[in-house]
Amino acid sequence: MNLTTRGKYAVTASLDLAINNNSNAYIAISEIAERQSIPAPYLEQLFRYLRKAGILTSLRGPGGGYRLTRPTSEIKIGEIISAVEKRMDATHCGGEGNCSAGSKCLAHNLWTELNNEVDLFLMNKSLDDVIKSNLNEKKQIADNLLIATG
Amino acid sequence: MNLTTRGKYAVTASLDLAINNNSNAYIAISEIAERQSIPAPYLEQLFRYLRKAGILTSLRGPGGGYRLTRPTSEIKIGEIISAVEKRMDATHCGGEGNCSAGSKCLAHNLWTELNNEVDLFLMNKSLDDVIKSNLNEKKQIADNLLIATG
DNA sequence: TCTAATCTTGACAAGATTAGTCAGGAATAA
DNA sequence: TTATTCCTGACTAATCTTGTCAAGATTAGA
Repeated sequence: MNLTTRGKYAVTASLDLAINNNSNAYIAISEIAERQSIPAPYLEQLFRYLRKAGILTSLRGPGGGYRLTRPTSEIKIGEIISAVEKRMDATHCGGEGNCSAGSKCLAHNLWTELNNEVDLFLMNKSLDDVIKSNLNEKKQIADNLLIATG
Repeated sequence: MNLTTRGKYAVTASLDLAINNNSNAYIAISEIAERQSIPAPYLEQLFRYLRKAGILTSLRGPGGGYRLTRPTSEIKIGEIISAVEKRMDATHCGGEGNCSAGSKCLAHNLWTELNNEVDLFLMNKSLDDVIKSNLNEKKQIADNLLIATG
């Protein structure tokens, strides 16, 4: 199983795109990179994969940049991660069950279960879900401040 | 987040110990290594950590080897993994929330949630659970064969 | 048409991590 | 006393991750 900066940067950048997507405008990589403290050339590399995966679409030239292809509620975190991350697989064998001398290792089913658990979580979570849950958190903090200050 | 061969070998070897633990005897590393196709000197290295974590106990000399310190139902998979794996943490900041220019990155809460999900799964799963679920699977396959052959 | 802005692509490099090896030492059962 | 087994630290090779870089293609706008 693997979740590296690749996946993390990709998700963060997608969230940035989702939040700053006013009137469907294109947003330049440099802008996102600066806002999210991600090395721009690295992010460029990652966006290739997101484009190939049909998550982003791009426009070159002045005023160009990137844009999400679908509504934020239809783009799942799991999609984004698997677009940039080699494999998000806890088994050693890619699920083939040949992990120990040609047959299943003792822990094979365990890793498969774990895979399912993680997949389910990431595939049921959309960009929109994450944004809304962040907003809710902020709102609660604000509410608490109001209560505290009377 | 990280789950490498270290964690996988450690869990597999622990399962091997659990299964082949007849009358509380000590089992030699070489035996486990061969049975589970794990390089013996590598497994030796991993067993150091499991011993330090209080999961295994050892005896040197002829007839020596390793043994689990507790009943298999009391040893959790999560324990084993965190004993040998650096960190099983999806956030970039060790949970401190300073992942983007000193404050929480847009995805921080998401990774924290994912962490909790995985922890819950691994900490609620004992060696015994895994063994029983493997046995159940075998039993079902056998049953199906019986039905198929009449 | 020209220019500047932006994506596009492929290749490369440094660093970190993982996986695995090795040699020598210490303890213990027989 | 000896063979067996754990114990420890150091080392190496391979792989992966994290970037960097340069040159090119496309496009909006002057």
